[in-house]
Amino acid sequence: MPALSALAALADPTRRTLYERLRRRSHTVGELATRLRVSQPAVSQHLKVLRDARLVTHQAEGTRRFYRATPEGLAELRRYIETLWDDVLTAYAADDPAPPARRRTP
Amino acid sequence: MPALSALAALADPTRRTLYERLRRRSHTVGELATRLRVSQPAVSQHLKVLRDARLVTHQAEGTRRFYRATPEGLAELRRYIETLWDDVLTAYAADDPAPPARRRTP
DNA sequence: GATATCCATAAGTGGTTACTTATGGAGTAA
DNA sequence: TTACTCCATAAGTAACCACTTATGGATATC
Repeated sequence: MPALSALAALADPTRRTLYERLRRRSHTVGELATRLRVSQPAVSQHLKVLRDARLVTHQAEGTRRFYRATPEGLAELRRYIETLWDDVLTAYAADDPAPPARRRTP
Repeated sequence: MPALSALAALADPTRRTLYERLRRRSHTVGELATRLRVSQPAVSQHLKVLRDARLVTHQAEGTRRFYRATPEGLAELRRYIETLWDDVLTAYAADDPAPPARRRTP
């Protein structure tokens, strides 16, 4: 199984909010920090986690850094979920609600 | 946006391992505990989180409880990821690598 | 009955982590 | 240069969480 750091990255509500803001267009760190109820360093730290999970990339322009979502990390997560989904659906379709009546080993 | 407790539930490596074991067929708590390197109470606690996220259900049979994956929680997570994916791809196709040259407000 | 198995919950603990404030480097404008 | 903006990093802290052991209820077996 892949590293799936994207899963842990998106599990945090604040980071998920950040990512959702970045999924359509780019934002600077300052823009993100003023809208969220956390400090600028907190935003920078979250963005680093999102970067490490390859969910976002950034681009410097002067002193500002424009962050935006990138498909890489999300594609990996999407493939993983899809694999699970196929397996679960298949097993569910087989539908063995009564498990094999294994008794405990004496 | 939905609650997405499934995201947090699957973010933990141990819980992910548990879920991956349950995605094809049912297992008792004891079976899971003996294979994983954690105690039985730890497994029970993890299963509760997976249950609350509607990723698994259980079925009592005597003193044993058979756990198995259920599509509900995963379907919700899958829809969420798919929404993100569409948005990211669309924005990425639009491809505005050079952000609008906004200058700082004086 | 007595005893053993299976499991959930309670309670406690160490490690992680999401925050804070403080600080400084890099770039811009006067 | 000086002064200002933007941002990343350092350091510290409080809250959370994934684990542990202890325990007891429910069921099965003797």
